[in-house]
Amino acid sequence: MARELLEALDQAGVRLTGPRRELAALIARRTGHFTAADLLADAEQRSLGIGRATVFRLLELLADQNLVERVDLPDGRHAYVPCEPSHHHHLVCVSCGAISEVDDCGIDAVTAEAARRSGFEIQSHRLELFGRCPRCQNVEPRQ
Amino acid sequence: MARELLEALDQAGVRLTGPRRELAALIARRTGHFTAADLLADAEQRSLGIGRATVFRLLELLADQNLVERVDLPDGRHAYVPCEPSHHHHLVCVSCGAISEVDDCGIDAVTAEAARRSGFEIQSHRLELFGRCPRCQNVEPRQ
DNA sequence: ATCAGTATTGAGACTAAGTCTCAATACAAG
DNA sequence: CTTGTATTGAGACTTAGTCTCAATACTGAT
Ligand SMILES: [Zn+2]
Ligand SMILES: [Zn+2]
Ligand SMILES: [Zn+2]
Ligand SMILES: [Zn+2]
Repeated sequence: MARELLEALDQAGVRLTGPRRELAALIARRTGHFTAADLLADAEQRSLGIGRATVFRLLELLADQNLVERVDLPDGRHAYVPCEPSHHHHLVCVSCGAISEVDDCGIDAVTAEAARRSGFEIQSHRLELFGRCPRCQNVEPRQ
Repeated sequence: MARELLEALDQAGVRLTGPRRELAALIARRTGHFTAADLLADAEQRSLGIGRATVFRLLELLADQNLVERVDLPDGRHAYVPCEPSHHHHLVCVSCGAISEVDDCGIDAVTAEAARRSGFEIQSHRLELFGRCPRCQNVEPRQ
């Protein structure tokens, strides 16, 4: 999966540098969502000597490329999720952070209807669903 | 509108203090979304002597009461929107910040379907639509 | 109106998040 | 290899947001 990130970056015409390869590997071995601070901590724990700015810069690059998506957690934190470029919605487990992609089933109709009623010209939207994944439901059923 | 905020706070059993009345009035005269920093700037501009912590504390109170809703802007900033307690989705104009409420037309069906397919137990969701309001479209048609 | 008890307040220290600058480095193409 | 340029890390800096605590101001009871 790190491979895919790097290939996509290559396509985009950016240099495949050491820090970028290392960060791509760290992202690949993450499960679920992660924050910039998480990634930075990963890098520091391995003494990779990667600067804070580099982490933020790479995340911005990946987000521009739709290789990760920004997710705003219910508590207000900014997180990232590795993402198929064609999908834009996620189900986020609030217990373990697991992610499930959501198909566009019906969303576009909703936005179109909202545009019609309001007169707005809709440029983008953000849909995030929060809950508990099947595994976490089993661990602690009900609440 | 400030009146409504204060009444609702009263109902919730919190004290109706001077700073809270003043902030409610400032919120009432805002149009569209605003950030904590915006509100703080309003207060400072009028030399009300209201501390930063008080602003954040009131916004948290209002959000708990569903009197304002947190909105995460596309650029990552956290903003607030005065809000009918029963509605949870907003159309946000990226030019002027104007807000339009979105009915639940079809959203609930989408989330139910996503829950069924994924096995997640959905607790909450967040839908934000971004675009340009009719007025801003007229000012600068096309982009 | 007064009072007492407690929620709330502002100041300011503090932490975390994110940006910016700049000289040094490392990539990639020739 | 060499060369030109994108990228880098350090660290200063800016916001955003939280926390503590002594002082203050509500509120409900008297
Ligand atoms: Zn989408
Ligand atoms: Zn889970
Ligand atoms: Zn809703
Ligand atoms: Zn507008």
